[in-house]
Amino acid sequence: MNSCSDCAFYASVCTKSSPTYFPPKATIFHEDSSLKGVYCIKSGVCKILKLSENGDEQIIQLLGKRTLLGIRSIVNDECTNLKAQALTAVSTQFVPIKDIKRAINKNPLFCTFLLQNFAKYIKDADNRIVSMGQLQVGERLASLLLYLKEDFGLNPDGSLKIYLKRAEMANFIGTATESMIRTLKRFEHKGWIKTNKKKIYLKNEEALNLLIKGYRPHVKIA
Amino acid sequence: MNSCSDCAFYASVCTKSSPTYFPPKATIFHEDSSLKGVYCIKSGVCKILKLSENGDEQIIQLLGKRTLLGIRSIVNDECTNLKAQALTAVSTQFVPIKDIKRAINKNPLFCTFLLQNFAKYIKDADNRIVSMGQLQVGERLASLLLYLKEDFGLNPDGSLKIYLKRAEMANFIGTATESMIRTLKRFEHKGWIKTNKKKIYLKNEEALNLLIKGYRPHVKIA
DNA sequence: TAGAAAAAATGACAATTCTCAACTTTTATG
DNA sequence: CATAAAAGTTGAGAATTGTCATTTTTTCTA
Repeated sequence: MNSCSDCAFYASVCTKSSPTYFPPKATIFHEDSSLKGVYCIKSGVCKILKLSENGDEQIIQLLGKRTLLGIRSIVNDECTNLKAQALTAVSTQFVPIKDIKRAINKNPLFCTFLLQNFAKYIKDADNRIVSMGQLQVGERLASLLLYLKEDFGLNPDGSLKIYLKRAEMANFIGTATESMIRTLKRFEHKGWIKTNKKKIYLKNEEALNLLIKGYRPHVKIA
Repeated sequence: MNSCSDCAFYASVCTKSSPTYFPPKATIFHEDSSLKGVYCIKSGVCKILKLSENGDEQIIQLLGKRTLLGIRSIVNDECTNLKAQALTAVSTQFVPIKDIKRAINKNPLFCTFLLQNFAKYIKDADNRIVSMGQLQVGERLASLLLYLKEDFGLNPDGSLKIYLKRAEMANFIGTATESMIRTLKRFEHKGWIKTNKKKIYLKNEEALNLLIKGYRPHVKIA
């Protein structure tokens, strides 16, 4: 959940932890799990999601390396409220609760570090709420594409490094898979992106940004 | 942003702070403000929101007493990313940055307290994202109504204690005011709520809960 | 308490998004 | 490589939600 950078955390906690590996699609933890510790992601990407009654998922976040998975529930002495699942192969260090708690109580640097990461997460989540509440599907998709580039980078050929299924992109922006696909096609017809099999290339980021900034045909320009 | 309960915070920080009062509709801080401290709410309720380009607002949260306003931006040494505005008369204690920072660095109890409150906020925000992504207007409105009762209580006559304009309710659940009103009327026709001027009475919470739980006509029941 | 301003409500229509069913392409596996 | 399974795509029609104009009700203020 929180990027750990090169802080006291690595020195004081992570090195004592034990490596744990998850293959693609593996569940790291379910909703309502009572965790025995947190997982610090060393490499790979996973998705954090919630399943609704009818079985489809809302993806809350995509998390990559130097992230602490499960820290929220540990801090609050609660069960997890979300499911964590590997998108790629994910290697982690497992840090038992007692080590985390000791670090929180004894290591002010770690505490500050955690606070800052929680605060960053909160900012992102707030923006996400705004996006879901105010933007239409196209605008949310544009946001997602730019976010994927920003946070996970590009392959040497210029395509997005992280691969999400169409259904997963739809689950992230909160729409039906078909609507997502049609919107993606619309972007492609406008020349803003290019797709090829599993690859997506951003060809006109400026246009994507303009879309998000809230231009709506019905808004009168003074 | 974070409820302070009766923790070390009150003893060590709040008593040294200075009282500040905001009348209804007053802006406590704008987006992109560089705060000189945080406001601890003693009484009253305010809304946290973001304005979009075309001027309409997305309400992120409603915050009541024992909440620290602005703590996220202070922790991250950033400007605020949201606007805070009084809904009712709001009285606060203003705590300067240096006192907050000292408390974070010197007072492990305060630090833990803040962590727990951030963690709680994150859980709420994550749920909000799910709600915005997966639920329809009616379901989101039902959520809001139950949340208003849960968090802000009822008047002696049984009506919701907190009053939001129709437009504010719409801005909270991320829909047009007219859609919100029509949905509210639908609830009233079904007998789930009763409205009278500014008052709203919940008459059938079970029905509202059932709606949220995801029952959709098109979902086949096995 | 009258009049103005603000908020709430309504109708008609348009735009967006969802659903379902079918079909095509891609990927995985023996 | 052949086949099955999974993922992606498309079309048509329905449902939901948004927009705009107008009217009604409530609140505020002189």
